[in-house]
Amino acid sequence: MAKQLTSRKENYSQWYNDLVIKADLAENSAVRGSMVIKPHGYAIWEKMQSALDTMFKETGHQNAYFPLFIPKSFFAKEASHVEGFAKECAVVTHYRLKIDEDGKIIVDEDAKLEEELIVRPTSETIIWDTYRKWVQSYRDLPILINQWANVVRWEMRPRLFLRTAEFLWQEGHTAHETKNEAIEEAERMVGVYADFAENWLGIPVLKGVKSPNERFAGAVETYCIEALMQDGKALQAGTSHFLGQNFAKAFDVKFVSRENIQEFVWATSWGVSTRLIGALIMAHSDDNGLVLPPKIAPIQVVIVPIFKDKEQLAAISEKVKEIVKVLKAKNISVKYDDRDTHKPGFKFAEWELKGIPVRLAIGPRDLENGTVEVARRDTLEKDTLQVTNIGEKIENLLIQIQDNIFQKALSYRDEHTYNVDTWDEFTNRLEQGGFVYAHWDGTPETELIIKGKTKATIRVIPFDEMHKEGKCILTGKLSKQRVVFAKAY
RNA sequence: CGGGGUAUGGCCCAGUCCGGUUAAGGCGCCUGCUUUGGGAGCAGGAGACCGUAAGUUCGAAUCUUACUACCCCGACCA
Repeated sequence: MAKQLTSRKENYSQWYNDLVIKADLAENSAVRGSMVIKPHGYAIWEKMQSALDTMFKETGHQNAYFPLFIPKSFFAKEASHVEGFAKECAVVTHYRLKIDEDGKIIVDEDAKLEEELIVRPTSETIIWDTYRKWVQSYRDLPILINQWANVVRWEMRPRLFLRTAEFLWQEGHTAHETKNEAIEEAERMVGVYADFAENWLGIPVLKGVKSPNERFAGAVETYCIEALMQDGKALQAGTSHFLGQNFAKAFDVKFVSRENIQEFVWATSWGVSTRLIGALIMAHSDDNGLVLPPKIAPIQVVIVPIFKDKEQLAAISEKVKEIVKVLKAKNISVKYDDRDTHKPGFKFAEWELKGIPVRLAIGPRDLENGTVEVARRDTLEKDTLQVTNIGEKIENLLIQIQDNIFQKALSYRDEHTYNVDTWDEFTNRLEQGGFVYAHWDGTPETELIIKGKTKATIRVIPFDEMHKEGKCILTGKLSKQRVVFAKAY
């Protein structure tokens, strides 16, 4: 029982840490805040990448790659952008080491860089410096580019996947002729994220805009998707920004319009990161380990043979071969775990911990009866099925599981979403966790006071909220609509 | 950056107060036999310059000093 997890009830964050380590998703490295993503964790990221990449291509985007290093001077060009990122930038000052008299390796002071380099915390500056050269006329627009990359933000309080010094993400950067076109793009991409979160990750999300306090450094408007975790805290799962002409002006990116007038281009940027793996874990998993939605699971079905000797294993393997063939023909990813170094019980526990959606077990009894034992990870239910039409049966089961995982998360969110109108109820609800819809007078000052008193922030000003007036929960001033408050990761 | 704590095989850790020569135990690992429908049992085995450096001492995992790394709380951040 060495691999058992801390229960969620006992200590939620310990449960999360245990799960990440024991499900073999990632581990800490020699450098604080930098993680090693292990094969099982990386395989999940690859599934995310592949689904998102397809969606980006379908919406007209192309991939490209921009450099890791950014000249320090670029950062000075957009004032609020610097301000937002300055405190978490890693800086390269030298380009060489040497061995000193004592035989120690030291930085070679003579190898100082003319201009220091910033390791990108995000790529707006280098990209806009490049776009200036690419854009002459309205005929060069729009530019619709995405890049898959790593970025570095020097975090004081790292947590595996949720907040690490270096993380993997994608960042889209687009340039447009008109303001409306750029706004449409930013809205389209937050829509893509919401679609991906709900239909692939099985995580219901609120879609909307950020309050000014929570806005991206350098953006005019930040759109986001916000998810609720099982401990009642919110997690920002993706953001899309309408950048206005801020970066175009900072980097002098102009084009000649249809009316032969020099104009600044309109911009967007949008991104999701490996943080989504953290969201996936905290949205669905249980005290037995990871629970993966079939559409994002690197392995959808694992088959465990139950045998006493080599002859039995050989007979079972024959049958399994047929089943594997049928499943693969239906594009279902299968793993046959025929290791003879571990007992079935051990394998059951291990694959549960790793979140594989469906487990098939086949033993001598099944061979005789033409059956197979089917266990589903989301409900932990077991059933014995006839092998006939196993392909269709599993295919349907995977669809059911995907749906059930989403519905479960949706019910959880609905049960932890509240409308409140009094300050007492407001603080009380926030204390217990969940999304709290309340009226807000629209000022950053009020939001900051609320944050100071409750540690909660406005997570999102939802698109689909009724624009019904009310009174601010704190100041009693006029409010145009309810906004969503929560404590957040 | 402020306060507190920890550092002993791959992992979890006992031993440190009160110094004494094979550094204990569990997990994991290796070999063999028996097992295999929910984390196997027994037997044997390998694996540690006790975070680094200096000092005290006949003798240091244990005492002293400095350094380094990591963890927790705060500040900062999303």
